[in-house]
Amino acid sequence: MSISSRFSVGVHILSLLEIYKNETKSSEFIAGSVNTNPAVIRKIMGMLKNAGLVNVRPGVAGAELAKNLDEITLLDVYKAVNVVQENELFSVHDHPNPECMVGRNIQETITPILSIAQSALEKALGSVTISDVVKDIEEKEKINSK
Amino acid sequence: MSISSRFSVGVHILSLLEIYKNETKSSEFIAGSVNTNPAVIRKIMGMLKNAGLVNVRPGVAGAELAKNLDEITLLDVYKAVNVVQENELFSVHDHPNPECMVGRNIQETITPILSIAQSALEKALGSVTISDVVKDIEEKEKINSK
DNA sequence: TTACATGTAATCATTGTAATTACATGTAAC
DNA sequence: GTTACATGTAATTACAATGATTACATGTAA
Repeated sequence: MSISSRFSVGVHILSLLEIYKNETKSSEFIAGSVNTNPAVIRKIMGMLKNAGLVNVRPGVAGAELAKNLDEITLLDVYKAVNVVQENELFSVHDHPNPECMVGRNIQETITPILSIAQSALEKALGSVTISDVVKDIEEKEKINSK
Repeated sequence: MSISSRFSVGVHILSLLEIYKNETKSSEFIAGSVNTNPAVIRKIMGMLKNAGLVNVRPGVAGAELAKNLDEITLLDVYKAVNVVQENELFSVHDHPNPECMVGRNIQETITPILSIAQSALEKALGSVTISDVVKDIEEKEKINSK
């Protein structure tokens, strides 16, 4: 199992909107960079739009960030593209046997523990912004072009 | 997407081995508590055995914990049942366009960030032991039986 | 009205999960 | 050694999510 690449694609898109901010960025252009189908990009862009992270208009080529770079965290993207539901990163077996001491208590015991672990993950994502990502891309670009 | 319930089932099994330590615990008995098929239990038990967490013998009903309760963390179980591969909780789109500045740097930029997030999750799991889980089950049992 | 963009639904191949069945193998008691 | 019963494990199935693709309705500006 693995968290959908919609998330990493979402981060890619937002970074690209910033780095190519002076150019027209159609879904086809973005798809070329991500290396996927334009319809996939449009679907993800729709999610980012619903979350208030980007501005796109039907019929008009081009998209822009709807917020400042440093006001968008990876957690915002993660939530926007809907890769993991609230408190459902871990699936717990349902209908354990209520006639067994373990069966009738395991869910109630384990759920808060898993929830804490999921929060730790999300907190880590919340501490990184698209601004950080863009800066890192620019640094790597410098280093690699030498 | 969701992390396989093999993990929560694994925790269930280990807790059950402790709580019913004085009784014979066949895969069928355990399956009755978890509410699944005995073959599923045997498969997961095999993984727990490979990880050195339980002792089981072919042909002999019954299984036991192979370590002390407080020496088994949920992270051990999580790794044992193989629900998430090393550094692969997040999937990253592959083959982004190397002719694009974002495309040629995004993977190298994003991978360590995702790795840190995954580590935060795993660290949280590493701080809880089966002993903690068993104690919590016993407490909940007391409260609910009043 | 034309050219071209986004929005979105439907389809498809692929993959992972969990349940189930079946059977080979192992063990202990008799 | 044979019987009874357990674990080990492979094969099959139904189901759900992903990502790619196609198709087309809708929106916009020249």
